[in-house]
Amino acid sequence: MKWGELEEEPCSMARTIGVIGDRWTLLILRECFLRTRRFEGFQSSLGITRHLLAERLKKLVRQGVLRRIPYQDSPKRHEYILTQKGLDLYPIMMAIVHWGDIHMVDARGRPLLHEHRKCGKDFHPVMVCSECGEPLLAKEVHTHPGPGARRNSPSAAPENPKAKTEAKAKTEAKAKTKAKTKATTRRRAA
Amino acid sequence: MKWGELEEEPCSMARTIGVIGDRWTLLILRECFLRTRRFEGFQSSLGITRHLLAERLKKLVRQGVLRRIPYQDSPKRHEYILTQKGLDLYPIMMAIVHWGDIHMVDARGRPLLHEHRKCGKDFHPVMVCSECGEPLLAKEVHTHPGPGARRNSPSAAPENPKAKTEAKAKTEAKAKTKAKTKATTRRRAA
DNA sequence: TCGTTAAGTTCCAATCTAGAACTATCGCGT
DNA sequence: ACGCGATAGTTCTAGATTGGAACTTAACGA
Repeated sequence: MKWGELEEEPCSMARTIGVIGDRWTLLILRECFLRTRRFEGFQSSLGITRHLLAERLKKLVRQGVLRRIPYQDSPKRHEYILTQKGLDLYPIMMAIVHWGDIHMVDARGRPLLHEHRKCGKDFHPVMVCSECGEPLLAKEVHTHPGPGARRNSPSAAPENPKAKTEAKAKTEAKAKTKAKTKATTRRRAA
Repeated sequence: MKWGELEEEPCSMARTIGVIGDRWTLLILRECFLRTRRFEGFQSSLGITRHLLAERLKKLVRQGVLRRIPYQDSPKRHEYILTQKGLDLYPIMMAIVHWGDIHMVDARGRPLLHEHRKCGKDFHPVMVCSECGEPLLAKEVHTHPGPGARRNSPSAAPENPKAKTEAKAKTEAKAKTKAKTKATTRRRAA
């Protein structure tokens, strides 16, 4: 699966991963939330190669997560700031930081604390249900298909995100060994 | 920065990214939360190459996110299940899915809905402050160094988990050599 | 004129990934 | 007994991605 395909998948998680699912992008976004805005700022604080940084920034701009705005004209210079779409990534960042705070700290404790301006206290993020306000537990959540779910036509299901290996079955001569009546799980959509 | 170094960083986010910060790992974890447990299950639903799948599973087991448990003895077979450490990744997964639901859906709507067993309703996850219960906004949060903040720097840079290029030292000696021939192609652009 | 800052580009070598084949074991059908 | 299929990997090669460092462009200040 290539990066491009990821965004076409009928899965919000896959699509999001297509946007932020690589280590440098995530780190760049961390810097954005720590108020870094300029190319050199990202480069020196992350130690990313200039080449990749330019690439990733371009991609984030293309995807509407960052906006590139000029801050001087003389030699055209720009800075990168989070759009609303980018700011909305905040819960993801906090969830990641929190997991690290719980499971990856050494004996000395957390590297960074977070203070909530509203209540003035150091906090940790808690994910709750929008309907009842209770903290979410994986086992208390049941998933079911929504309106955007994949409807695989009963007769024609050639482009399935799964079964990649079969789709490429054009190497007929060599693949024939396996190409027997491969009684795969052929199920029809209800 | 290599993958290994990431986990040494004095930043919970970098450390977490060292564990789950690549596209396949995230996708594998999605499958785990959707109750996939076996090698073939992951392979066929994700279309990941067997080679990478084996590698990633091994890494997740090493890091304590998954546990490898035998489910039959004849030809030794194992399945991979989430440990508590792995289950704790749930908020990250939900945050990622939610962002996708908001920003990456097509006209048909969300591919997957989530029902909270406790209250019986379809919900979306909300991240709140553990202290006051209010939803978290990026601008209402202030970060400050905690006990595990960067060790070596005596001058203790305030709020700065960065500055990791220290060893690189800007290519000091060579940086000056290049200044030689640059004035040759000098012309003004209207 | 030199040196510096800022934001990229370009180039080559080192890694990593995709895709397909191969290995190993056991249980089954004939 | 023999071959087949299912499961879980491992190996191999070619192509894609990354890392590292130099080079470019443009303007400013000493």
